[in-house]
Amino acid sequence: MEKIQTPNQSDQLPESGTLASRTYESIKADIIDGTLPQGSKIVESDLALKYGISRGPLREAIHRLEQIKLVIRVPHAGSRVVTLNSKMMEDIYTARESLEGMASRLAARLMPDEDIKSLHRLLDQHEQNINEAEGKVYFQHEGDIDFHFRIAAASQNQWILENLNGELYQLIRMGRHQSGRMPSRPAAALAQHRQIVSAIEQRDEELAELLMRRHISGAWKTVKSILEENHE
Amino acid sequence: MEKIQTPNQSDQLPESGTLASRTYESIKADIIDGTLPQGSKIVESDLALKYGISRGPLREAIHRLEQIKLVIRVPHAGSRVVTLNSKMMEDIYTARESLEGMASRLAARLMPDEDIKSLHRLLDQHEQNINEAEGKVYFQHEGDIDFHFRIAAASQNQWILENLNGELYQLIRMGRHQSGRMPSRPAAALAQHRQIVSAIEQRDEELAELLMRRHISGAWKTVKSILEENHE
DNA sequence: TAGGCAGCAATTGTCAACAATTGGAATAGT
DNA sequence: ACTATTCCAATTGTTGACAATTGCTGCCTA
Repeated sequence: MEKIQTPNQSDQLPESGTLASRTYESIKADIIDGTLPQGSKIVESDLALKYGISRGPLREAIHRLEQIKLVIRVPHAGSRVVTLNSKMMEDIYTARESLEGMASRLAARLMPDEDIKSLHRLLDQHEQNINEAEGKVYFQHEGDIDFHFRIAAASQNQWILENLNGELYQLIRMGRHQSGRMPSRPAAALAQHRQIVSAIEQRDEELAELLMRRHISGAWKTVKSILEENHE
Repeated sequence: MEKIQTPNQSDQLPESGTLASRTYESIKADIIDGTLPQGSKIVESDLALKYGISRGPLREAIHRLEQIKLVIRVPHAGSRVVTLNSKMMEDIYTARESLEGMASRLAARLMPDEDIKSLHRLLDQHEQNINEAEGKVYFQHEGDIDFHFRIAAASQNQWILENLNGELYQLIRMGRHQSGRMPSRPAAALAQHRQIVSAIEQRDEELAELLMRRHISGAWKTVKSILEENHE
């Protein structure tokens, strides 16, 4: 399978950086893919032993995980992996709708033509993946996040980019991984993506924002129904 | 002067909590009011000595300050107080416009009638303060933030509330404190606030969002012009 | 048996010493 | 005088021991 040019978008767990950084990335990955289950208690000394480091850097890693809301910590009592409930997911999708809508508007204003062309090519690849049906859902989701990431980056708004990429997308990834099934009609999503790019291409800020908000709002409705049927 | 019922909205620096927490609040206050100037280098051992604690909790405090973007840290090199430039402030105001617009929409949907009444009373107090002209600009600004805080809280969206209150408002406070002058025509702002509450009262989500976005967008234009004339 | 109190084990918070890295000062070479 | 290099001091990263807090266990009492 052809490797998609996905430039290490902030997810890296290499041998470089401080111990705290690497451990942070490791634990983050473990939480997102469920190796550390939701709601499980996190004991500093245990994890320190498990990762072969001392409690100092490990504590720093946990604090950072707390900031991106993957971990909940109560002073003197300990920390647990967050448990995603429906309300929290709704909050996240709503915030995302707001921020990505704005990002889309800004992208329509600021994205260079060259990057728009590149976006088109990305969507072409996604279309191939869907048709071949061989791109497993996993890649479809990474592709989806890649698309949204590019819009966020094109906004040239650092705050929005960091919060989407650093926090919201992680929680959404986690939600998808854990709720088992995840492919929410990729063909429909692709069509909407194309609409959005088209609006950006025409520099129609209003429309770009509107379409993105509708797209995400729709995604939430799908996720919500999945959550509900999973829970009954 | 009558004390306004402003319920300790998350700004507390008491004698309670862990050392790291208290130190975090102290340093945060020092940064916001300029005691620690923008761009100044932060040396862990110095600050630890100054606050009479060891480097452990102090490091935790700094990490937390980094997360809310009051401090910039580069591994192995050290940390500095952030320097607010125009681009960063624009990013912040844009993100704020997006999130508070959404919060306003949600408030129109969800805010209890009783709370709306309370909001009216708050604005009445603000009006008094303005007329008496005795409410110094300081209180006007705290009042302004209080208003926006209540809208955010009324959204019942935890993510939006935390990000506005924990991060964006702090940076805006900092910007105001440091740029010296700050009163941006409080009467006009009050009128807009009343419009927004009115839209919320009528449960007009669309209008509530629109007005809030216009309000914040206008505020940014004012701030921007102040920044520009300050810098020349 | 239910409720509360005391003491204890487990866990987090804090500290001070040690290791590793960086940026710059002093030095040498052209 | 200017640039490159080597070394050193200052600073951050990491560690393991110690202190403080929690909440549980088991006993006591009504």
